[in-house]
Amino acid sequence: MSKNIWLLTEERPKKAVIQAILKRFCAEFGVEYVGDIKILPVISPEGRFQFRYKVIGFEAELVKEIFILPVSGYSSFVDFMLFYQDEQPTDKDKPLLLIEETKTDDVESRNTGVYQRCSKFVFTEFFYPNVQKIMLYNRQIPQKVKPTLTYIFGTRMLLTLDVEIIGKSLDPEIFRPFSRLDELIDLKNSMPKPYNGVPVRIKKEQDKIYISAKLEKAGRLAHDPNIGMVAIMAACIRKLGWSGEIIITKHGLADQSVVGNKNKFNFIAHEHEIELEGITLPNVTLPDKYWKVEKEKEKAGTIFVHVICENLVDGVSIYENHGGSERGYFWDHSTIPPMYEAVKKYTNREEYKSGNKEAIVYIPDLVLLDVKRNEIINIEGKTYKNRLKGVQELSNYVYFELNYIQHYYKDSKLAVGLVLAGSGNAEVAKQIPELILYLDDKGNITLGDRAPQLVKDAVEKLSSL
DNA sequence: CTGAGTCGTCATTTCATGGT
DNA sequence: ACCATGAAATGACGACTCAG
Repeated sequence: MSKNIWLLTEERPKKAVIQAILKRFCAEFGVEYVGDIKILPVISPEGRFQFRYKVIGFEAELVKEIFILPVSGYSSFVDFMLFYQDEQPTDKDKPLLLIEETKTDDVESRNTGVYQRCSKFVFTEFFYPNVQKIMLYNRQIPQKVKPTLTYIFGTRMLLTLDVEIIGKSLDPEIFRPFSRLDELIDLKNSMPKPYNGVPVRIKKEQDKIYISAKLEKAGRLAHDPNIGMVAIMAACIRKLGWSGEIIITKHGLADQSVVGNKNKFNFIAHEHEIELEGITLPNVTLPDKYWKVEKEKEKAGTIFVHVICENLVDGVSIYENHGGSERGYFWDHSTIPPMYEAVKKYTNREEYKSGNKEAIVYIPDLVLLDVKRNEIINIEGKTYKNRLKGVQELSNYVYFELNYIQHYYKDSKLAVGLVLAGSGNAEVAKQIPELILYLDDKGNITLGDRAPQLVKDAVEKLSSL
């Protein structure tokens, strides 16, 4: 047996994470994982990017080729879906693995470390029932030795839904699925009450279960950790056989108007029949599709540049922020091993808090180091549509350049420019003096006249792939 | 086309206070 | 004084949607 692997993701394909997933895939078939990998774009004979990447360097009889397919979800989307089949997946196909990744450990945050991502697994179950689900802890720090009750409770709920935990070692005596509803209720209710906030408590009556949990954030139904927590509690309660009512109390939501319509919680509440005390939830139906192939978003461009510069030429990423939510580190590669520093959010925190929104640190989307030429390339990513906004933003990075780039790379040259993506006119894009590269929705690649040599070299090499 | 509001994402930091 | 812990607050930012 030998098929292709397709990895669908909204994120930049990171080598370490891809390797962890391939390792897990191998375990599924009892095979040893071997190989150091490279990630390359797939280019047509006419030189167009095919909106998929190819992983090379992985040798196993099970696998013909490994492709990474950039996608976007219509609502709550897991970090990776793995399909094991020859044809490019469509929404009719069923994945082999669903993978959610996090860096947060128990010691950094109790609730966001375990609850915040739970809604993903509950949500995907509606689209892909009984597919193997995986929580991948991609920790940067050592695992906390003694787990907190919050972590134990959350993880046992994940195990109850057959989610597999990798990247952490778990004592099987403590971390086991709940087998009875009362076991789950008793554990939560036995936890010490917090010194502030709404204590989460479960009260079971004849045909009603009440869960107290705050769901309001900034006046709306948007309290992420608790949305995840309530979602998985309800899913577990249903799985353990409860068919009575589940009612959320002390949620802090004023009235229906703040509940919204297409909120992911509404879908979950609808499927698992969760009620909010004093509020009638909208009657929603799930989106009919879970994902689509992505060719238009701004990160299509920056990810493409990132991948080709790291895998085809001597480029190294020293800062990345594709999409804006992940933790941003600035890397100093002049030391061995390289050191990183978390980039500050404000030039002056007090000033920002007291209303001066200028006191923020403007950050670029991607910063590359051309090792051979000792040149830094500071990149802002934008859609073609927003290209002019992008040009304006290039002048915002003075603080970042001064305090990070030039601080750590004193003797390096600095280039600044724009990477565009999405449908548009290549001739118009080429007129922009700051243009480094433009990747349109057909996969055409246009280099800016003043693009740094690193990017030019990388594009040059594409023709030989 | 523009701008305001909504939504999803994810990590970091803070709060309040009992225990050591 | 400091640590641990359940829970909340903060906040950046792109993608959408919708009114005007």
